[in-house]
Amino acid sequence: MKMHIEFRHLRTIKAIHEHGGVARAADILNITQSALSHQIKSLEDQAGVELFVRRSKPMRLSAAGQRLLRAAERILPEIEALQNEFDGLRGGRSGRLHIAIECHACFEWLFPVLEKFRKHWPDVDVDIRPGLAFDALPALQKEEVDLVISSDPEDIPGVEFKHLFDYESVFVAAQSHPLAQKEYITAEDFRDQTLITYPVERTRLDIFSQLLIPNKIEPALIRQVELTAVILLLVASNRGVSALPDWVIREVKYSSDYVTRPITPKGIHRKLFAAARENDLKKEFVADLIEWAGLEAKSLQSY
Amino acid sequence: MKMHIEFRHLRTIKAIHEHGGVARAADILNITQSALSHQIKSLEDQAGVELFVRRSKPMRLSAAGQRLLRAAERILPEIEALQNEFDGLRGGRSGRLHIAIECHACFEWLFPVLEKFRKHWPDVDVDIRPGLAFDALPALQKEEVDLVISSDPEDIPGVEFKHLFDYESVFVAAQSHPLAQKEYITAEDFRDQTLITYPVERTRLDIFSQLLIPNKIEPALIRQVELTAVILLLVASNRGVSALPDWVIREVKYSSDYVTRPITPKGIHRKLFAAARENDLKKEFVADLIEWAGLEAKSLQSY
DNA sequence: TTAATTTTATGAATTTGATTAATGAAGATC
DNA sequence: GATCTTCATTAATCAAATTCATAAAATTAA
Repeated sequence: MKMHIEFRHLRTIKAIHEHGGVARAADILNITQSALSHQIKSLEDQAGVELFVRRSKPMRLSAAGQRLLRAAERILPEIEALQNEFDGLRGGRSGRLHIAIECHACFEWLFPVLEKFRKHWPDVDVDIRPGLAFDALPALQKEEVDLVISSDPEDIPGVEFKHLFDYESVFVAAQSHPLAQKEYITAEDFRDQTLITYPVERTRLDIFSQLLIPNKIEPALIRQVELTAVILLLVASNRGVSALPDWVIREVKYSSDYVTRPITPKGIHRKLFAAARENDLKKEFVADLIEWAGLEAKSLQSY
Repeated sequence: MKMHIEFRHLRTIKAIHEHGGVARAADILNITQSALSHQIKSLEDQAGVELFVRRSKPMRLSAAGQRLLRAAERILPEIEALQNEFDGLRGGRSGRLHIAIECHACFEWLFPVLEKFRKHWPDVDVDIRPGLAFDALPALQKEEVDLVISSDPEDIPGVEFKHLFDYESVFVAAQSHPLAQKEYITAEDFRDQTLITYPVERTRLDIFSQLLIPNKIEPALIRQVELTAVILLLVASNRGVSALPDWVIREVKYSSDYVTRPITPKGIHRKLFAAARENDLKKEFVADLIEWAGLEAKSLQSY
């Protein structure tokens, strides 16, 4: 014979204990005294143990009953929290917003945005999942993530791409670097250079996807570095050159240590999008994040 | 509209996730696929949120569903543990054994017994509650406590007193103490002495209840000390005399630092009992503890 | 592509089991 | 001892979870 506990039982035990007696508990729970009596009896039958001491009249918890009470006091708050969370979810106050970013440099403007977001939407579970390991868009469809930052919009049913902002991929080198003399940089210029990039697949880097791969040029050496600040450090000390989005460049643009040049005469101009499920786009907090992302990036670019 | 979650729902969510799909989950849970479908629908209606993504066929958890799953994985083990504990309780393998001791010196033989007990009955929740603050026997009736160690059996319905062992309350003093010359000690002898006792009510000390109170004698000074070892230390350095049960003085009995003497020509002889509810006496672990308590004390006395 | 198979949804019938109402018994309280 | 509480019990009622039968949608195989 197996014991079949339900939340109702836990609530009953708790109420009887707190209000001292079945009758009062019944009042509180908006239920008949008889119902509680039945409930207890069935529980005791199943457990094979007396849950209450009936020697004196307002009946008290037995040892076994006290054990049950302790369990109730651990478990009940859990579902209560759960229910609150779902209430918030329905009210659009809480939710999940796991973001996959395909572009590594996006951390730069995303972090400040998330700071602001967390303050305004404390009940939303935000997280960044560096989209290195998996294909972000299928994950978006499967609801494994909720927002994808990407430069390459695709036509996927149920998924919408919102334009965030335009940017330019810019060449950076030290002031003293030979290429600093040129008005603009071409694919050929990279052939004998050390190129410093983020440690991600080539196809995710504009300099490769937009220039070097189409022109079938291979740099002399590629050095992969995680942090933007470190990339800039290496560039300044002439250990290589790099190509970075303009919102990253802002801090070095007017520094005499660096020169920045367009790549190709026209420059590499690209757009950044936020992809989300159509359903989620109705949610206020998702709209907020997208709006703030656009603003933050533009403000970084406007130096 | 309020959400009404039950354990059943949590189990369903967990099963669907683990076995990938409603159909398999239904098999596992020994329930119809239809039942699960209805269950989910009702949950989703109440929550006002889709718990699953139905774009592809073996359906997967949505963001909200994953939140529910996490809750399930925290809550379900709790009741499972609870049910196991109640199984053990019915099987007599687990239970609670909170012991109230009225006699302070009983720690001496109780600790080693509890050590042994914990090894044999790992699932029983044993505890000692120093019975200083409350009346132990009413607490026993109310199931606030499960075993009472006492020298004074009373006739209480539903409570049985099991004889543990006999002991003698013995006078202890330093070898050099004047009273060491006497064959036996009388009430009068305490009139000008410093008496060292445990820090409990007088009525709980044999020397008072059996000798000093009946003879209306007050010692010159009473000094209260918690630890038996400290009492003996003070006695040895002639800072006072004491009266202790024989199982405590075993270690000093043959030491040349101390003398031990009977109190009154016949000595103060008492019995110790374990009081428990009649119901609990049927339990094997309770019987074991009582048996071992008797053996341990007798072995301490047999030096 | 069609056909076959698997997977989920739905509506109505059924069964389960929780709740109630009415009443009785056993303490507690005055 | 009379009265007031508190809890247990029975049978009747009511709600809700499950089942059965079947349809719809998607996946896989042919």
